[in-house]
Amino acid sequence: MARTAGSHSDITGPKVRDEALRLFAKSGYAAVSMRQIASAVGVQAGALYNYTPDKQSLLFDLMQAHMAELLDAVPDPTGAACADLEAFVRFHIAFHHARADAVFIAYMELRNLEPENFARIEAMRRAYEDHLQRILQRGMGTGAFAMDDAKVATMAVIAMLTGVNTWFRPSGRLSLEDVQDIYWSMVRRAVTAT
Amino acid sequence: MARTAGSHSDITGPKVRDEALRLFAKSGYAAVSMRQIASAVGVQAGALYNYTPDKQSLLFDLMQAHMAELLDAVPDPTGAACADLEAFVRFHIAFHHARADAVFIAYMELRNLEPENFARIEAMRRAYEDHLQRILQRGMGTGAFAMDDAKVATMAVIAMLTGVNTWFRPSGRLSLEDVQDIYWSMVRRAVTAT
DNA sequence: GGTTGATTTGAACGCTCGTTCAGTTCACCC
DNA sequence: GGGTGAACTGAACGAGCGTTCAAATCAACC
Repeated sequence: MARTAGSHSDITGPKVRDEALRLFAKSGYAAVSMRQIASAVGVQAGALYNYTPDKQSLLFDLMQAHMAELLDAVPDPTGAACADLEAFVRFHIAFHHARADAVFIAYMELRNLEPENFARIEAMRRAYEDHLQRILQRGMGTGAFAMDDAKVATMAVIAMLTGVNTWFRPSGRLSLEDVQDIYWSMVRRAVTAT
Repeated sequence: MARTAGSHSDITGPKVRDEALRLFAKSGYAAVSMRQIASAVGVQAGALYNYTPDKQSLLFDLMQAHMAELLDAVPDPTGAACADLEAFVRFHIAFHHARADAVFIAYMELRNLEPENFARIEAMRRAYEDHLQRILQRGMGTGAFAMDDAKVATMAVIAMLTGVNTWFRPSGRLSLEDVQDIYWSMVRRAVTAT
């Protein structure tokens, strides 16, 4: 029988994923026990197995959901390379800040995935990188951008933008919008013909 | 009595650290057991405790040694901001490539350190960041560089450069020197007045 | 309010963990 | 070649691990 409105799992299911995400991000997948997750949710460890077949699937589901949301949310290119790049930079910073825990997990716990799960997540990451790479290549075609190597520039820009998560805190000196402005300024100069 | 030339530990001591570094980088600190390390070294687990008081100290010693070598190896600034920045970029890429395992551990396993050990490693990382920040600030003073924010630019450049480790393989299309050239070109444009 | 089926408990399974230590082995010195 | 102390083994400790499952509990329906 399908779940009934008002049944336990309507609340417990998402809570399991939320608490697992939080704990995995804080302490690492290998260091978090099913009993810890259960305790955070407010159930016994056995109850978790109504929501995931095992611990590994719980990790993979979190990573896959995150990557799917990322690919879904990235703005579609308009064709104007410079505007598209700016939109990408601002989107990447904002999205990754809003999902800091999931971002952290999605490239910190890759090595804890079984090979086929690893390959699935890596393919999604590559799809995201390709998105930026196409923007850069289009800009090179029109002369708006000038780079030695579009693929390297793609990796450089993504690493630079993702790095914001390691230091930025909304309570600090700069707002998220300040940070978006500053990074866009640097990215623009790094890829623009001089 | 001090160690005698030719005694067991002359070879086993470094081997413990080497294998621990390799295994921690591959699978993560929490996922590697003392028995796995011992097996890689070729001894029983109990023998490891001749070389480290416990597993946590083994991790901390590896991280601290890496950070100390990094701070020791970073080139001294000459005062010419642009040349100093280029030297820093090339050094960072080469050093981090040569010690990929240690680099990976030193900022992936921070959360597995006890608070006071964490603070010691963080302080060393901050000292390294300050090194770059001083170069950028000096360049801003002379007008060689133009940035919105020297601290943000510092974090952006370091993240961008460290990201090389996630994709670069010497067997690939580009040599390490190619990569140094490309990244220096992007960094220079990102921080230079237009 | 009794039935039904989803949900959860609580105990248990076999296993591995970090660490300890008495006893053994080893390389060296006199 | 016997003595010495460092190095190592092998077994053991208590604890916690992921996972399972019969029994208990719960919410919804007739």
